[in-house]
Amino acid sequence: MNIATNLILGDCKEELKALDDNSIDLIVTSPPYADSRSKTYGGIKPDKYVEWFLPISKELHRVLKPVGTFILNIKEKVVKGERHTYVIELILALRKQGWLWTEEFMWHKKNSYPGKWPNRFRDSWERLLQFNINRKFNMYQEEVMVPMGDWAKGRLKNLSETDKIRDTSKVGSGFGKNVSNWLTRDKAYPTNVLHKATECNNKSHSAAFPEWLPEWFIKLFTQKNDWVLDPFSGSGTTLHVAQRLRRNSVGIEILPKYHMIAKERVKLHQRQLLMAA
Amino acid sequence: MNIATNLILGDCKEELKALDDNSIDLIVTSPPYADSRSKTYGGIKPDKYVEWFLPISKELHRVLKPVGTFILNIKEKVVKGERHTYVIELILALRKQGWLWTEEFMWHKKNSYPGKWPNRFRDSWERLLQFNINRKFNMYQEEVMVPMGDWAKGRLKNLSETDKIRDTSKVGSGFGKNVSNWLTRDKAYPTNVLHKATECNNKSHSAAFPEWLPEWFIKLFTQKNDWVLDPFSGSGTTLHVAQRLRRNSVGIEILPKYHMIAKERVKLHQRQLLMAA
DNA sequence: GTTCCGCATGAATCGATAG
DNA sequence: ACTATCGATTCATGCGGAA
Repeated sequence: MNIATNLILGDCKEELKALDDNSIDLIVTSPPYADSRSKTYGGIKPDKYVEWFLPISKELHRVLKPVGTFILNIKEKVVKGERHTYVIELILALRKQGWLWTEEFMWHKKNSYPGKWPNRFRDSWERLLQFNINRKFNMYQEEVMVPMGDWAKGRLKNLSETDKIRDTSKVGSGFGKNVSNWLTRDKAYPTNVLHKATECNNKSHSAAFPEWLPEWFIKLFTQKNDWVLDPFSGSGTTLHVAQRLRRNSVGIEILPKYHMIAKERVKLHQRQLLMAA
Repeated sequence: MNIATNLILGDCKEELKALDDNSIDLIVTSPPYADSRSKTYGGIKPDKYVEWFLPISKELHRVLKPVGTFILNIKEKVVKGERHTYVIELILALRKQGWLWTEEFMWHKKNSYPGKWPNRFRDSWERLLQFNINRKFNMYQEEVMVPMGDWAKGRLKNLSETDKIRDTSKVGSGFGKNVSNWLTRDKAYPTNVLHKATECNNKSHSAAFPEWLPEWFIKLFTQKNDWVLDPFSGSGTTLHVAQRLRRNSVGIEILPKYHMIAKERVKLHQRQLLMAA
């Protein structure tokens, strides 16, 4: 089956209107943060952020299937020595709009920006907010299982015999039995913390959105031939990954420069597929 | 100088009134989460959590010095498949009450028990919210520096033996100065993510509040002989650590059972000090 | 071919300086 | 007063040239 990878040049607030209702399985995106990228996105003021985002999320709600998921990568900036509240206000506003705030994953960044300040440490994490339309949504947990390695060594080996016995009796037959099951396995389910690095390429453009990020969520929330949407696709990282994983995808980007880069990436991949065939 | 470690049995909403204005340097606490400890605090319903907390935080604001800090360890529970919003609503409400939301530290839990749910992974992090009264507050960053990893390794590796010898002779006073410089460089400032384990090693009750947690913040935000307050002191972990670090402390606990445990810990420590003297 | 080292570079933050 | 710009700052990462 052919995989579609559609790139649209324009403002997602408008371009989303062309997409069908209930047509997308996963939305994963990293919108411009407040006040950043001011030259390209017009620099949304923190106080106006929620107001700016809501019309867009309304369209996202419309195009997402009831069993679909919306992943939002975002982090509030510091304003006058305080964390600004626009992100948590956005969560409340999205719930009012009909979204369920299912989970908040955390991206623990291995390599955070350097610097030293008198009253603050380096910011080393970002939010990965999960929203859904329905309490029942598609999730394929086995697809993101991780090698047991360190985790098993660190945790389970430290379980003393008394611990095992105590916990076993506490839960009846459940827990102790499970522990022995875990010990024999070589893969474990991950947690809601993603401890990974940003990609800092020397290349032409910066990749604040590393490939592992959309990849993890695409595997977790979609199957092959499903549809993935990134309304702020930038240089097309999400689409590139979707294409590689055999998912259909739609990307919208307002800046011609990034749009062109994304198009090149898609074309390159298609040519590679032809060569291989 | 003598260190005071005062334990009060009662509801902190009432007992806090007995404390003086501007008398506390650091508040660090882990309040009962919504719906938990239902027998002791009447099981605060998630929807009533903010309403319940505000009268207490008002007193906390009164007793805290303008240069002091308030650390709140909390995490929202899942209700009907969603993360409940009482924590982020609490942040907004505390700001309205006059608190500055300076920072959100993240406790990334190294170990959490295995488990599996159909639509959610193991929850592996908690919020450590930092509130202040003033943009200028006391912070002693050097006290929580951590051993440096790759950076120090790289730098030290670059020092050849001849370099070391040359520099030493240049300074003229033996090893001293140069080595100590490198030793201080051996430590780095931490980030706003605390990647640490829960304490599951010991004792009667499961310690949801591990000792390293108050210890880290006590070192970071107070000096010796300062005053530390924990309005939900439980079995007295915060006070125990404060006592060990030579800080004065006040703890309030509503449940006689925990109050007694805390008292015993304090007494034990005092006896140990006497023996040592 | 390898491994190793140098170096540029970030969704950062503060405070000072300038309009 | 309020905003815009700029320099300095205790990092991990991947690339490219050197050995």
